Amino acid sequence: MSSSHAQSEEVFALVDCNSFYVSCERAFTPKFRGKPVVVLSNNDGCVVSRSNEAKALGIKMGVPLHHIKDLVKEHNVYVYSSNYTLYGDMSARIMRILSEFTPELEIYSIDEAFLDLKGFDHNALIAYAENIKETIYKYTSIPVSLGIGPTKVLAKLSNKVAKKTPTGVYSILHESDPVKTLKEFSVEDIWGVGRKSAEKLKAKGILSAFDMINATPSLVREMLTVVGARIQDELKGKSCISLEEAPKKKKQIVSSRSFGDLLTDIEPIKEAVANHATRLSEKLRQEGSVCNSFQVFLHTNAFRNQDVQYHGVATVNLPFGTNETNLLIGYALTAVESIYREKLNFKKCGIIGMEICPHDEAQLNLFADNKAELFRPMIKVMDEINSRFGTQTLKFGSCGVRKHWEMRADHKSKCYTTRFQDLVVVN
DNA sequence: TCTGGGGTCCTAGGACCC
DNA sequence: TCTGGGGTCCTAGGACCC
Repeated sequence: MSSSHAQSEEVFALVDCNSFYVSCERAFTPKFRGKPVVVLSNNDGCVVSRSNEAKALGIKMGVPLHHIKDLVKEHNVYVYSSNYTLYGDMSARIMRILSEFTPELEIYSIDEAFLDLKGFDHNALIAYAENIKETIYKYTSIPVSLGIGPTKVLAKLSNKVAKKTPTGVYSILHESDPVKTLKEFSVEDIWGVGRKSAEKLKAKGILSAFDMINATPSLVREMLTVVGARIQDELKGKSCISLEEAPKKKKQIVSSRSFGDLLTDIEPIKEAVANHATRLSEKLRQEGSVCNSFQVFLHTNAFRNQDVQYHGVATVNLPFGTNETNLLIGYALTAVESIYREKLNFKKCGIIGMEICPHDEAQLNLFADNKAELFRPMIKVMDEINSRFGTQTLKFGSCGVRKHWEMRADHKSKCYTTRFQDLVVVN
């Protein structure tokens, strides 16, 4: 693999969309450009994306909406619920543009991609990066920043500098004084160093990225395991985290959500579980996979000190791999009954599909009647109807109608790019 | 008063086997 | 010089990411 090459030849770029969710909303409501805008998490709980104007007002990442109610009112901050249909489609457009600049592309998250720019003319790299940035803005109205470095960790760090640079591009490879840059970053700014690891490092006097480079390797390894050792090498310019071009096969698929309000009775909880089982089965079918086991969990709100706390988990080993909605709902409802406890205030439930494998490689079970085959044609018809007339047009009765448990989304924008009836009208 | 959802990787410890 | 040792598998929990 790449180990046969000199490590110094590696060049990575990290492309990161600026305030991605906010930028997606603004792309379709230009009147909010230059204004404070925030996007909320699921359930309209807390702030997950902020425009620069919102940041300037002191609105912090992750703050609950009601904490900033006065600020929102006073400064006319525009508030959106999350619209993942819109963000997912905008993301796909950006990734498609990037893939025209280089096929060696790793889609790292909804708003980030690593590019392998090894072999590009060193002197032309910065101009190339600026061209990428301008092209994306021209076609999508989404502003991005590019950070360039000899390793992914350093490209990530460079991107943080790029975010504060007028051109939106920065390369530590082209920096005349990289030590100065490295000293400006605290250890928790490093990709892969979280709160806990930062505490341990700081206790040993390792405060900046530069300090971490110069720390004793055995000490770093002892404190942060092999993960930390790898990060230290990457900081030194030795590439050990490679580009993952093919998306990895999912090992587990989760569908979970907090309830809009606390729940105590089992009936609405069972409805929520049935909906999660439905969602899991849909995700499995999209991947062409089945799961051979799953877990159902149900827990109380850990933030409520006055409540009795409980975290129930039930694991179900299926007699055969399946992605059939009705079968998964059936097993999931039995499982939730086994972990339900009376008189508690429940906050969240969910289902985790495990032992996932492609549908055509599913293990057959000699001793169990494989009922999955029987239901396949019915499920196929349901998928077709739901795809044509909208999700949830056809669903199982156990999923309920009134949805006492459903999350809040009071400020959602339209699906401008994926629904004909939501297309923007030009006067 | 309320604080999201969906993932991966690593380690430690127990069970079990030969 | 020696108290059995070495290996796998599974699970729970921690940490981190966006």
